[in-house]
Amino acid sequence: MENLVNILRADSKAKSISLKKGIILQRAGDSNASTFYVKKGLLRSYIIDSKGKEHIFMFAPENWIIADLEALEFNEPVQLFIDCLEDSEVISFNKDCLFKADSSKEKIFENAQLLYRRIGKLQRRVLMLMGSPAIDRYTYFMRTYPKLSNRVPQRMIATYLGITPQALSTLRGKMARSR
Amino acid sequence: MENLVNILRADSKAKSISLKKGIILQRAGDSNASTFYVKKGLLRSYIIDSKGKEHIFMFAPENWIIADLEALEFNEPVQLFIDCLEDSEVISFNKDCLFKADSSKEKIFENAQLLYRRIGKLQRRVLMLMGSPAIDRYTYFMRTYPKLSNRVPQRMIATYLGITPQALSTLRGKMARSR
DNA sequence: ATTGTGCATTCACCTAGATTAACAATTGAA
DNA sequence: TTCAATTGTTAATCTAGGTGAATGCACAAT
Repeated sequence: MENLVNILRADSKAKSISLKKGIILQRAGDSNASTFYVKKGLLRSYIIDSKGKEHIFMFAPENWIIADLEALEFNEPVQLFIDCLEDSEVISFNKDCLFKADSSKEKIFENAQLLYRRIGKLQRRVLMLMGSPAIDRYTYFMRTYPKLSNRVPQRMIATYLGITPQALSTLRGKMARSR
Repeated sequence: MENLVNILRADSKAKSISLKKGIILQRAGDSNASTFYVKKGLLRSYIIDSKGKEHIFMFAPENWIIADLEALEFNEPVQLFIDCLEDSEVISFNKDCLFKADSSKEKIFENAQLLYRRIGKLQRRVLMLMGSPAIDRYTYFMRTYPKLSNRVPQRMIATYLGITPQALSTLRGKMARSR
């Protein structure tokens, strides 16, 4: 992953920024969708649906890339909000810099690997949302992202899982009682 | 997309196969996960959950690539079934051939583009599953894949959307009546 | 200390969609 | 042509999770 940082540093268009917790980097409807690489801290992306409810699409801790890929790729209006859950340091850059003409083949391959991994994770996400009850999604999340669960309030874990904070609370209650 | 076909043809490991409707190319639990490029016909990938219910992850008509990316990428056991919904002609290949050392930069970039697009589509899928009621997911599906809806039985559209065939049927009934 | 604000928990409802089952309509193989 | 199997429809329940509201807690700001 180090080499990605180097790529980003070498990119003249990439600029590092320090951000306070709570700062909103991108709002639904913005015309200029950006991509962010998180050096330190924690970002998240989310939508607000037609009923005003928040749904977290992903968390981005250190070394993750976060963006509204759909908006970038299909030139659609931005629909994802992106904000800071902790004081963070991020690099804002153009998505194409992962595959710059002057980067070596090895680096390109490594970056392609990153895309594959993300697709793999998204695949799992879709399958979980379709096929598993809330409790399974929760235990999977806790197993897969144990560090995240300490840094993120429960209500956000809930909206990441696709349920309400109340539902997660009662779920946790049941789990605790039955053990 | 033509160039992808050429890449596949040039790859010595890639082999073209003709398949009858109903053939199952890959089952959950198989050790050797493959990637398939669809030249003609229609494939799908799906899971069978703990209660024996089918959930379709994606359809792959002409020119699409279909695979259990999670299994390939993280060396996990295959969890996706892949089968033929129509008589098909497919090329089975190794995923790495999208980024072969001897392919030109332009081709690599184009292939990277394919990955971005897929991530964009998956993003939308997740957001729909989390944030939209079944009826919105259905109308979005019909708008986005109008040709597919003629080639695929309704019960499969339902399990792609994450609802039961009955639910989709009543949904369609309501929509027809209210118009 | 005191007020406020955000977070988690609990409870009493309500609703979208699942489940089960019965019944066409369509397809397809013998 | 006929019989069986696969699809789609409708309707009667059931349930996981949503909604809304009340309570208690932690902590930050004054």
